[in-house]
Amino acid sequence: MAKLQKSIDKRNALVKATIELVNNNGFHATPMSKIAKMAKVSPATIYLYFENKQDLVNQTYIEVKAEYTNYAFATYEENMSVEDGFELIWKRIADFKLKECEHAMFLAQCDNTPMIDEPSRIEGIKHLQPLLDLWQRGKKEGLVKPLSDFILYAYAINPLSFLMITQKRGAFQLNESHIQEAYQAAWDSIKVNK
Amino acid sequence: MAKLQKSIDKRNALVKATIELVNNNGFHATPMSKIAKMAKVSPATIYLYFENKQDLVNQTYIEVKAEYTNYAFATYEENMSVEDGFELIWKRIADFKLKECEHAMFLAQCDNTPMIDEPSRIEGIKHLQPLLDLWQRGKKEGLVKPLSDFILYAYAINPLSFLMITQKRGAFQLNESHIQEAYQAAWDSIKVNK
DNA sequence: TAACTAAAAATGAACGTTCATTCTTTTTTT
DNA sequence: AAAAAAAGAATGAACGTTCATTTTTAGTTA
Repeated sequence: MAKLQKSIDKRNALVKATIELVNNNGFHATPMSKIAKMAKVSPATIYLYFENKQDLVNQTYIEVKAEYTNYAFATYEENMSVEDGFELIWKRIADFKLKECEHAMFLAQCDNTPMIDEPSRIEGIKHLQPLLDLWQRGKKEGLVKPLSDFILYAYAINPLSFLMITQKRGAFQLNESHIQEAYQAAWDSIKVNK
Repeated sequence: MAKLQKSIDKRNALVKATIELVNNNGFHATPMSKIAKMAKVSPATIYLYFENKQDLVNQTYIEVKAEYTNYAFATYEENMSVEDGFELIWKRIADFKLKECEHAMFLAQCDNTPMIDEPSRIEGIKHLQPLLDLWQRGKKEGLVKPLSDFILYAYAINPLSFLMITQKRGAFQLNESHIQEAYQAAWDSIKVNK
């Protein structure tokens, strides 16, 4: 195993603990001491890896966001048809939100509170470009409604966050056929009606 | 002006200050002392109206949620057609989220964090029944897809929260034609394709 | 109406706790 | 043996909450 100056394992453990504790207790009830304890590290050690608590949360956000978009676009290729490309990306995102539920929950919490500072938020948005390009192509081909990317995202992608959260809270159980139904609803909402 | 034992004005000022401060700074950066200051009240006075900070936030959540659903259904009548009823409710909700943006933002934050305890969350859901009944009717009439209420809500209603938040963050400007487009996307996502 | 009074409401200051962060020392690495 | 990394204990500030006191209210008496 390669050795960096500071242990990457320790950093990862800190990020992991942050996600878990913030998910379960919220930012306001997640003291540095608990993060340190869960990561099996002294509180002082956190400050070797991160400037302060805000920096720890910002960096965690950016990393999880990057992981999310990497997963979403991992198997996508630009020469796919708009419909195939969208279905592929959509299902990868659904997959991520269900399998990496903890990480997706963390993102949802960050995206809906003033927990993250503005620069980190902007940094996190950048990585969605392939999806926006795909929609651009879809609009040109007359397959996708000529709407702003925000509206397309709101209807095609964001509903998955709501479903993930209600599922996590135990309100109902998502299964494979729900995923297919949700995909159909997503596509119906943004596709041009012939 | 009628006089209650304890001043209802003071209570309202506290609730209002809570919404404003939690919206701008998050729960974790909203100390009771600031809430008291903004409401022009002593910190000790808060505890005459609320048990503690958690109780203050819970009660605020329930009140805002009730205000939201009251507004949503205020002009709805059960003898309306499914399509008309849905459009009416949808547009009332859109209206609320844009006009009472602060209140809607507060709800979004509560709904996406562990800020609120479970009983208050359940209390908040109750009031949506008229919409669920409408969908039930729509399914019977073959107008609305036979999907779970959670999925219908995720696609028909929840996207408005995303749009509201991005608009509030200044990412883009929502206008009347966006609202119409969004309504169409909402209906397209849940209506049965003939 | 005016004075009085007991209870309720409101307050500013204080309390004990917890927090993020730093300091000093020890351990590990090279 | 020097430098880097990690640790536990310490620190000062900030927090939620309570305490002791003052102010306001509402009812009663004159």
